[in-house]
Amino acid sequence: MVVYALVLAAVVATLKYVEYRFMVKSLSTEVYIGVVAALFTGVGVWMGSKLIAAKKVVHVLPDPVVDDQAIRSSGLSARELEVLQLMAEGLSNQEIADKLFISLPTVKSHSSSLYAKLEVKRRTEAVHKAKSLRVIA
Amino acid sequence: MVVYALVLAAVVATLKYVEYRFMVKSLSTEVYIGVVAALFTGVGVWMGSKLIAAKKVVHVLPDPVVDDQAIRSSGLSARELEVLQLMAEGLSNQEIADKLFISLPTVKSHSSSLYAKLEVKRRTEAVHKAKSLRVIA
DNA sequence: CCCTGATCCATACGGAAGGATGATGGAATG
DNA sequence: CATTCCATCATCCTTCCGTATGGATCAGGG
Repeated sequence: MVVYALVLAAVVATLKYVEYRFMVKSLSTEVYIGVVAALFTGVGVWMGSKLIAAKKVVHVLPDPVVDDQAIRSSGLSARELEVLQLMAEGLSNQEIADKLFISLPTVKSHSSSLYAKLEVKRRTEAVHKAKSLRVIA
Repeated sequence: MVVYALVLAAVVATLKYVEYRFMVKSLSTEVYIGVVAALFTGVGVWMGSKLIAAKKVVHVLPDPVVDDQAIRSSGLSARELEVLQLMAEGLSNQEIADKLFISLPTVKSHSSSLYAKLEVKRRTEAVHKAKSLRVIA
């Protein structure tokens, strides 16, 4: 905003200068308006690109990524989330147990509770829903 | 562009009208310029948002899609691909059988052969690999 | 005409997955 | 201090999954 004010002031000053130098050459008011309009349309496009670009990036980036808010609102615990991610990578319960250094029953326990929280009955279903909710990548 | 020209013409006309009505009230040239500048800055922002938005969309879309070449080189048959896609959506073998109007053993037959072609042993693994190969969305 | 691959189906078996239930210890919260 | 939640493990039981094996039909290519 400060920058915009400065730019506007500078442009106005420049126009005044131009006005004094070329007014004698009978620049009509219509042409004058046209110049100002074209100029500030350009300024507007430039500003818009700057402002909107910043917003666009925010909306574009979270496309194939996880959504922290979705994770929190899912109610899944940290451990359940770990199990879920390994499930999504195609690991069996036993492989998950080995990788996390816990027993197979514990993996089943985690998986059962995460199924309940995601309201699904199968692991493939859980993975699919978790991805659609952006809980996992 | 045509629209822009029309809008500009309309605005200029309006300004001329306003000018004739309020010029007598000693509107300074600086204020006049300011109004025109602010107005067309707005027009510029609007134009910019329209134009840039269109370009952004084009660059965002081609991200999480299937690769036809990958499908062909995977060696999967059309039926196997159908089963695979339904697997990825979290359906059970029985649900897949119902949806495709075939028997459960047939679904198992297809799944077994697609496991072999993808060189995996579990459905979650198959889904994961197929997605990484862009065989399915 | 035979062979191959795709699609379809069946039976049977072992193993993995999922559900039910219960138990323990730790950490956090009120 | 009691309660609650998380994480851990266990056992029993049921269902689902994956594999093996075998067979049927049909289309297309050699």
